[in-house]
Amino acid sequence: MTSGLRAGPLQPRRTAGGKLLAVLDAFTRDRPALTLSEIARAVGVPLSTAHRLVGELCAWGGVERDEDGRYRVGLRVWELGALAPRGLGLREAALPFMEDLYEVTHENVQLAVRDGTELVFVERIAGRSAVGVLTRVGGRFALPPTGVGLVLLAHAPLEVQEEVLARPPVGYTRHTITDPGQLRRALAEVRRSGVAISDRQVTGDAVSVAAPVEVRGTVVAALSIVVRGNSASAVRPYIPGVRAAARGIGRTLASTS
Amino acid sequence: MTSGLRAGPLQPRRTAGGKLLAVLDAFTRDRPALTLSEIARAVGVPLSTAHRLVGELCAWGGVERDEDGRYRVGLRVWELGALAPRGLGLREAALPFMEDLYEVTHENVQLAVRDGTELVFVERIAGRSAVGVLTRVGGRFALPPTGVGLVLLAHAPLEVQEEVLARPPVGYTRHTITDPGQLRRALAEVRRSGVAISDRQVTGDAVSVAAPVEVRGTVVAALSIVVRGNSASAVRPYIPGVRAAARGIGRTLASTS
DNA sequence: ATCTGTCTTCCGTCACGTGGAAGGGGTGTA
DNA sequence: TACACCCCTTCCACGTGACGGAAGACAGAT
Repeated sequence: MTSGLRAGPLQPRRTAGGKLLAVLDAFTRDRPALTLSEIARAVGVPLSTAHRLVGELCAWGGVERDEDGRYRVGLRVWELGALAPRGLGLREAALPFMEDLYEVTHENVQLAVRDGTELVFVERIAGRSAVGVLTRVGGRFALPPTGVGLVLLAHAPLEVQEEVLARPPVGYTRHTITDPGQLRRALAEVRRSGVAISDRQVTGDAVSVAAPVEVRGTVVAALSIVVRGNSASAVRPYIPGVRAAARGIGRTLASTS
Repeated sequence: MTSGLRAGPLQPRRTAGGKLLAVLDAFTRDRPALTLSEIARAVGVPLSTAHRLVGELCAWGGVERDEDGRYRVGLRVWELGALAPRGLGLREAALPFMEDLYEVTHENVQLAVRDGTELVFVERIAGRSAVGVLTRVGGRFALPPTGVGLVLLAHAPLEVQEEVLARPPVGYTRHTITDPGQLRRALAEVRRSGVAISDRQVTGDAVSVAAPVEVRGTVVAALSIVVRGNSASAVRPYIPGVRAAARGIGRTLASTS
């Protein structure tokens, strides 16, 4: 109601609703295999209920039983996930460009999208000599400290930006920007220059540069290179390359959707 | 009850149960974007019901709305799918080996798992000069005619084999094996030799060779190379390579699980 | 033998999902 | 302007099917 009419309703219902979905939520990167009791505890329902819920998901293919009798996310979910335009579709469009970039730089190349006030890594090519990375494909992370996150946040709807700015960012290192005003200026600079540089904001020895992937004027993802270093100059040579690759991905997406 | 006691119950419930899952099932590779009315029609519920169901999934992240107002599979599903051991986990373990294989051969390299009486392609590296392939990552296909399918079927539980053999296989080309007896012999040969060769059984100009990926004695996936050709001899030089790569994947999986 | 942890099945109750009906927009045809 | 036909959205009384307590089976540990 605020301004645009493009966003239809159909988001209000914030109740979890189906407990089936809550069961799926019980599986996380840290706990990808659960027993029935663990699921029941995580979801907060009696065992008998969990038993039926898991039974349904099992029959559907959403969860599977491994050889130890524990439950894991099933192939059906992966298969459905492959239909997500921001998942596999994006990955397939981006991979060739990411490989080219890796070929030239032999550094970590990352692709991420925004989900709410967080980011999700969709693909990564990790150089063995490159700096160690914290997250994995499919993993989530905070927006502000990362290069990809700065790009995604800078081009996010204002309400999302305000929501992130309202909460004080976590300080991972002494270089992490935690002051809202400073972060606001950094975002403006990202919009102006078209790239974001994160200088040791996540780990003390890594710098990254990120560029937006645009489709018809909308930023749908961000591409970055992460290198070992202790100043923004470490990534400066890579700026044109990252920018060009991000543009290439955007063009590919625009032509295939 | 037939023989083993390892497989617990918890599969009987064959009713779809939650309609939420039916909504997700409405999305397919052919129709990855649907309007609310299309979903309602596909699921077989009135619009108002579909509206609520989609609303729940939307709030959860299972479906998203694209700029045209149509619904698509959401990032949350992709993210969950990344936890599926037979999805992304398998892919990550296999990709280096597949890349090596591609480096040497520059032919199509495919990785697939069995789901019931079908196979699902988990990853593919497609050579541009290579033969055109029908399916995509995340796609399903019948077991019998493909190389990967023969491997997966040959090592599947007997009941699955019988189920497949009971139905007459579709004849894609005049080389497709459709006689149950002949297929039975082919499967025995696959078990004996450790590889499967599919000679023009899917398309008239392609031959493939596949090898099983084993983890602790269980076949969890199959790896294959598809080349243009008109006889089994076209793939014979690749047999050792495919076999070695498949073994390597299995070893990697065994050490990381 | 007992206890503590798994998982499985059954069944009576009542919350909650269901879907009919009504309303609001947009676009195309007369 | 009026009508027709799509889309989508909201509301609410009804009755079905999900819920979870209780009881039992099984395995391993003390």
